Amino acid sequence: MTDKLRLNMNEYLPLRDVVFNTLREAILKGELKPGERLMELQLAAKLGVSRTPIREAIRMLEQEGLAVTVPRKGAEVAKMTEKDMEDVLVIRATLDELAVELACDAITEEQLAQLQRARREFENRILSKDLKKIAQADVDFHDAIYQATGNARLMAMLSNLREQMYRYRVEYLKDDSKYPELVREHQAITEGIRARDKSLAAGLMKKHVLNQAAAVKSRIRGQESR
Amino acid sequence: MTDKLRLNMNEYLPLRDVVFNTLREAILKGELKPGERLMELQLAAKLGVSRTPIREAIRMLEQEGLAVTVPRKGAEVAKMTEKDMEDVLVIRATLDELAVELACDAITEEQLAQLQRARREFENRILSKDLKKIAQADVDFHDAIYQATGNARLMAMLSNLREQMYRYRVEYLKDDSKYPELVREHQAITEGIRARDKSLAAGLMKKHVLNQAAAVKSRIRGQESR
DNA sequence: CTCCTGTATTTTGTATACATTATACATCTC
DNA sequence: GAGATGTATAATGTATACAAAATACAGGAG
Repeated sequence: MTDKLRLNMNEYLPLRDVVFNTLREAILKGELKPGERLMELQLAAKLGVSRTPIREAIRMLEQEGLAVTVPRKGAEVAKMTEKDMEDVLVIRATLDELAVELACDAITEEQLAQLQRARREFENRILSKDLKKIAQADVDFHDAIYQATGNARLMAMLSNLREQMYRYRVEYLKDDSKYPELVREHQAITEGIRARDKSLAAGLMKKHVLNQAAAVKSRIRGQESR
Repeated sequence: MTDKLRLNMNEYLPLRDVVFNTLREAILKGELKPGERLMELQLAAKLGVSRTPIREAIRMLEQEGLAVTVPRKGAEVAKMTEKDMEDVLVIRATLDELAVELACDAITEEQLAQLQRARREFENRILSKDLKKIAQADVDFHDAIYQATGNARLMAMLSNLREQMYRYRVEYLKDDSKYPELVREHQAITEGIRARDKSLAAGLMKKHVLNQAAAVKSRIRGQESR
């Protein structure tokens, strides 16, 4: 019998996970807007499943910080105040800094190559004017760094923090006057990691994250006044 | 009509939350051991509820990192490897450091008084030899600092990180030869915050957290070899 | 018109039923 | 006896049913 005949169990996902991913995507893409109610029956009907997996998905979104539920009233897409975003940004800046430091110590040649690829890809995508693609390339760049830390928990936490900002961040990327600066920052950070200069690279990353603060927060103000 | 006649809605909690808290406590206290299976029917019978709230509670525990589920096999209490703990400790050290820095900037006189109270309470509890109480006093001390940051997200994240270590940390506190050092560290940190000396206080806190590393990790080794 | 109240409707909370998959174990074959 | 196979049992996955609360709104009192 041939050895390489294995059932790909990755294909099976419980409905709750499918629902979770679907709702998560919808929230991040902005299809489900902050404050919008997540009604079980309606979602169940729309997605063609029963309420059970919907409810479980909502519990998961809740713990991820993407939904908020009030007992007996139901869940809604989490809103972020400017203060929330500020709090998240401070944490993210600190953890991103940590990630860079760890990456300086632990990055392998292969991972460094991956990081360079991601950086170049970002530079290319910028020309495309396709926001989603640009955002994804940016995500990939940062992920390459997270990956290099070798710290799975840190990766998970940073992904989650990024997720919470994503909705507002995409808007921020609409302003293409920032692109040259972003590219420069990515280059500097990459170079710092390559040289394994912790304090330089970490400082650059912190600045890179905090640079977004003003722009992203102003996005929130826009939402609040709606 | 009298103004102060309001129904205390805090009394109502959906069963899922009651179940969640119950299981969470049981895991942290060590009544449910790492690797132990969380079977829905069994838990439902034991707690006298149906499977639905149990399932939702499990989804929440999962996102908190206290449980792991394999599709179609079920959930079990999350195990921690030594590497996991190391990863968590690095993150916690960094965020605790951040918390102290923020606290130095933002702490009020009242909060400072609370911190001092918590510190003294810890010193008293140590004499009691009651591990749970000592651990709680330690939690309160750190919470006083988190509170002073004014950053709700950071508070939540640090609580979660602490939660994940708690099971092993309690064991660590059994070794009372460490108490004098703990007391000294708490005093130094408190004093640093009072003087609003960021770099001093933050450095002390980082050291305070990392000091536990070796002891807590050895606890894990003990568990793994079981 | 305004406020209150009662009722219908919607929505969540919880339990249960049914379907499917995993597991344990006895049985059979060689 | 070792390994394969079938079957019973138990667990999870999903849907549905029923209860209880929140909400919207119509109708009536003042």
